Amino acid sequence: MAGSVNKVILVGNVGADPEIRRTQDGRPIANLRIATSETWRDRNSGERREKTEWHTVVVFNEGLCKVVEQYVKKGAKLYIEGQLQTRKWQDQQGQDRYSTEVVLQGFNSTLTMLDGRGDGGGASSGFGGGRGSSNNDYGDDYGAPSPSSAPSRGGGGGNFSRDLDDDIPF
Amino acid sequence: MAGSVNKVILVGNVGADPEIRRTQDGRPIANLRIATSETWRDRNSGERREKTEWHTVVVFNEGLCKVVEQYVKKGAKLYIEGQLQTRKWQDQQGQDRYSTEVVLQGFNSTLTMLDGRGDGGGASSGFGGGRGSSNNDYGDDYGAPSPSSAPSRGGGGGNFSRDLDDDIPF
Amino acid sequence: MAGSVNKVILVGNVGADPEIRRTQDGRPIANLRIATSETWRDRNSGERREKTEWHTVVVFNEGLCKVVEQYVKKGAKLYIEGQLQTRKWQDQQGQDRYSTEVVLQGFNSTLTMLDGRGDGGGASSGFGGGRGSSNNDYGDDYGAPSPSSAPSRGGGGGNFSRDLDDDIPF
Amino acid sequence: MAGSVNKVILVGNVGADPEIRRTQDGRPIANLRIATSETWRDRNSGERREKTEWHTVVVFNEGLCKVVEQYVKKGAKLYIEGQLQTRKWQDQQGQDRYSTEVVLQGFNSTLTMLDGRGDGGGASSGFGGGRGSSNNDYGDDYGAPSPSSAPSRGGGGGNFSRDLDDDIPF
DNA sequence: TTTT
DNA sequence: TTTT
Repeated sequence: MAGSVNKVILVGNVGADPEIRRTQDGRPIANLRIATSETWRDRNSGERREKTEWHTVVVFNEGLCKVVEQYVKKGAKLYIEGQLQTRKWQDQQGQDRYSTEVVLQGFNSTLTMLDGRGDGGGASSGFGGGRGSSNNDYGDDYGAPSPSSAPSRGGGGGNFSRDLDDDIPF
Repeated sequence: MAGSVNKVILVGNVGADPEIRRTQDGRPIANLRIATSETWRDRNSGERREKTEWHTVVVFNEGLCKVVEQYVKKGAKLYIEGQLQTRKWQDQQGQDRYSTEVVLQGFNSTLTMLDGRGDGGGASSGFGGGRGSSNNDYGDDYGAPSPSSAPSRGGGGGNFSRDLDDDIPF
Repeated sequence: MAGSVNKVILVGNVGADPEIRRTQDGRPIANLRIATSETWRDRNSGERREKTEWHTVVVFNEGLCKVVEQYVKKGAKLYIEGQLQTRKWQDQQGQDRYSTEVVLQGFNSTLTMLDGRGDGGGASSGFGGGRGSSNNDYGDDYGAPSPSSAPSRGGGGGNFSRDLDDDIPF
Repeated sequence: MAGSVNKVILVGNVGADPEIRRTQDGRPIANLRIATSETWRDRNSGERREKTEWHTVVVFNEGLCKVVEQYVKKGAKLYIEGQLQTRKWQDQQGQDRYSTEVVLQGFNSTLTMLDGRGDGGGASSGFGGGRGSSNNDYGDDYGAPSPSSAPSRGGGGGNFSRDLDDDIPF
């Protein structure tokens, strides 16, 4: 379809240490549960109320998986940018079931750590100090950034020397 | 939880004419199915491939429901901004099931028509010509902000008393 | 124009304590400077580089101004959702100048504190514990949230009992 | 800075045919002017008002530049995702001036055509028929990911060949 | 079930 | 002028 957009932005806290699985061919897949919540004041009772929403986040992007593996722990606050994806599966009775997940895969996904937690052990040094990560963090160049008055910010994402495998699963 | 964000942005096409239900107390709820898709070229075969994702969108916002009711038809292209929400329900076997929907409710939701289609009957004239709608557009009047239980949300842009010259700057 | 969207999303740190001004008719306007930055590794030298971008944020939304006034301090990390706006003005030579700002005004703006800082003095207790604020945080009701299978999610925007004054001053 | 986000999302119409320049080393840079507008009803007079905002968009991303060059014409409706960037320059009097632009550069930028306009001449056939473009669409081949300085970024959606079972029934 |  |  021409011109469509499918984007999810979450800022929330990770409910448990992430699970990292691997595909047969060795690529990592990270699973996260992220909570967002809203609070409001009940008009009648005047009391404060809160509603928490849990999101399943699946990270196929290999670079972001590494970040998750190394830095993301239970309780970490994350900024996530991904896509909605509904997956069909069969339960034990053979009935069709559907699960909707926030998928981080490909160029337009981001995962950024918003607090210091989960960075324990100085591990984050690999990412330049405290920074959990961001998609734009794995390897670029800016050999000769725009020489003009134009903002260089460079190749933005530039030249990935690794193999991109941010492919869609099922 | 402090500081969370739950946001979904979709640009896609409506798969069928929307359904409008009403709660016991008369508030409308609109249901939409929206398709987004991605295309890419297969690395091996070189052939073009496409994957379509279907999203269930539920509109609780009363103003946006009116817009949906009047202007949104099968095939319309929409910009949607809402929140992810997973709802639990029981199937006929009494088993727990979950459905994840994009919910438009409250101040931070938007629905904007991106094409002229679905505006049949000149209905859109009520929206200032060609414009299907926008959240900040159904707002009727801010002299007497909603005293009822209905989300006023209004405000949107409010009442500009100053002089504006929005000419093309530099 | 039919169907347009103008949205800015920032997560960054406040560079200095906010300034709060007031219009003649007493409405508050808050000014913030927010820094975002990107880091990358230079392809040639292999060294880490960083680029910081400074954003001027102007808060017209009265509720959000209160939040800024009470909780936002230099160094605070914020999530901001607003709109781009370019303002024309004359310098001392009478020449036209333009300034582009991120404006928080009206229903579709958000400001959320992402860290505990700036919440000093237990001030944040008014916001339900640790939470700096969010737009959806000032007072709604949902007396009898949707009784059906439909997600109530309530809160969202609901019924503002206060007077909305999210208008554009300057 | 750890964990920052700088994102602009625009849906609007192109005010004039884009200008394409080239850097000394031959890389293209496209400049676009995009209009967004809001309409509202004046609280006092009850009359409809409209405010148009003009945005300067600079496309450094090479793939997106090609799309702009080939498909984007005056009047086209676009979805744009980029970053805010303020550039300093000197006017003829040697005074510092600043211009804020929406920059499309790097992995997290997107440009999608939302209408058929600008696709004249069947040019769009190269993009799979009618589709103006999308960031994840100009990338053609991922068997031989870009060896050059050009952002491969590609990947986006990439090549689905593997079998995955990501069953996360939650 | 949309759209191209 | 922030932050890491």
